[in-house]
Amino acid sequence: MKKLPRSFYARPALLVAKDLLGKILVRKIGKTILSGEIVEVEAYLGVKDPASHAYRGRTKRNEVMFREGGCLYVYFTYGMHFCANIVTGRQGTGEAVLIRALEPVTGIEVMKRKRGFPKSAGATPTLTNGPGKLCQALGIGRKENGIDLLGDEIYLIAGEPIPKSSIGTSGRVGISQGKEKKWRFFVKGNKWVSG
DNA sequence: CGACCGATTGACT
DNA sequence: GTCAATCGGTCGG
Repeated sequence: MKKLPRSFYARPALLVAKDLLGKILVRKIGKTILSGEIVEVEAYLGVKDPASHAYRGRTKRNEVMFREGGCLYVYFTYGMHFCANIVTGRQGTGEAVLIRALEPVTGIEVMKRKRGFPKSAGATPTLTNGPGKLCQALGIGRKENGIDLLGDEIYLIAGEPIPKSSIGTSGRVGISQGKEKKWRFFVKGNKWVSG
């Protein structure tokens, strides 16, 4: 399977967000390959969006968001969780798409171990149905901030296309400003989507 | 420098 | 349903 090209990411965040549904996120750790289908995302429109980390301009923390589309922005929040974003658009726009949920495809046993689940546990949605959970399951943390998605550590490949009629829309989760914007997108009926 | 709070989660009433 | 955990960024003094 071929990696998605730079041109896929170098578009407005709202377009990229919808197109990310159904794509496969691949995470390589040595010889171990973990992967999952993206089933839920949220768009953050950079300096124009009060809910975005980029709203107050470029800082040391959000520097990655202002790069060219196609890299990974990982941030630490609530003193214990990481969240992974895919940077989109052209350099300097500060746009990104938050990955909120994955349906595991390969490496489920390793994901369970990283999440601290017993080996006997089934493939329960709580494994990856939230932005902090999927980062823990895929071993994404500070070191992964700024990784280029055209490299070999973390990248995306095409999956089953999601028909437009199966894409649901809603307000974004967990924010206080910009609630009214319907910039969360998810695969309707998929059990791995967060509650 | 100190207070406040967050793109969350999991444990508990 | 409620709430604590836990820490770095941001803002006011």
